[in-house]
Amino acid sequence: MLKIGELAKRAGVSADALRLYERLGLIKSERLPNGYRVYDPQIEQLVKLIRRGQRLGFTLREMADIVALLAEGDMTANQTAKLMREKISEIDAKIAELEELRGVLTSLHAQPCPLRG
Amino acid sequence: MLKIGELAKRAGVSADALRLYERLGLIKSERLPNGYRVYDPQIEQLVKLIRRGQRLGFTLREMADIVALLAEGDMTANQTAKLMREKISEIDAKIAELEELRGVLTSLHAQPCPLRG
DNA sequence: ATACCACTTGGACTTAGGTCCAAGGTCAAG
DNA sequence: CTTGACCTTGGACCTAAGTCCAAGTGGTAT
Repeated sequence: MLKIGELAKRAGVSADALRLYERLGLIKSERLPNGYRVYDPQIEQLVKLIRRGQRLGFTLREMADIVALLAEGDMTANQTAKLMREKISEIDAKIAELEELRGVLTSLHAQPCPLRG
Repeated sequence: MLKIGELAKRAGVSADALRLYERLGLIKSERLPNGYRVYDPQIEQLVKLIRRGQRLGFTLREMADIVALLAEGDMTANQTAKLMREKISEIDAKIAELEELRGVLTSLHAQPCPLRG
């Protein structure tokens, strides 16, 4: 069990950010008798996942959905599986768009420019 | 040459957003004698490119770099080619991260959860 | 006891990327 | 010559995702 400063350091985010993620329901903490937050070391991976999602254009609210899916035990339950498939589709769409964007750039590498001006 | 409302409609953004993009140097306009902005119809594609980039987690400042690359005539010039390669690397990194994220989700589809709790 | 560092809360402030609004100019139609 | 749609600028406001700060508590080292 880590205190907030230690988790912040390991996960590469600020303690303030961790408290914010908690208020938004993305992560949970327990409390020591003195009120200090403590975290399961696994939470580090969860926080890194949240950051990864953010860098890819997902909002914290969207990542909250994904985190909820991961916390759900019963992945085969209808509701859960449906949301899961939706999120995977969103990811696939983003991959496709990135590949398109990549294509736009590479096709111009060493070629005259159509958007000049 | 389109006026701002027409471009906004075609590109699927607000006129306010177009004025903002202009202030940030992402797009340019000419002016009619009465002061109205007018745009080359090609700008529609540029605006759509900007939006695509944003959805994928690039900031407007980052998209400004990419837009500048596209406006550069000489893609083979050393500086330009270097920045271009950098941007393509960034895109590749994002694609890789998305695929990882996708893997995390799919591997849990119909499996017990390691981040339960 | 004193210093010092990590932690708590609440609230103010910041940046990005907008939206909304007021006050006014332009122009075509009736 | 007024009405209506569209344009201009400037400034206020908004949400997301934080950061920063003040005032106070906890725990440890000297």
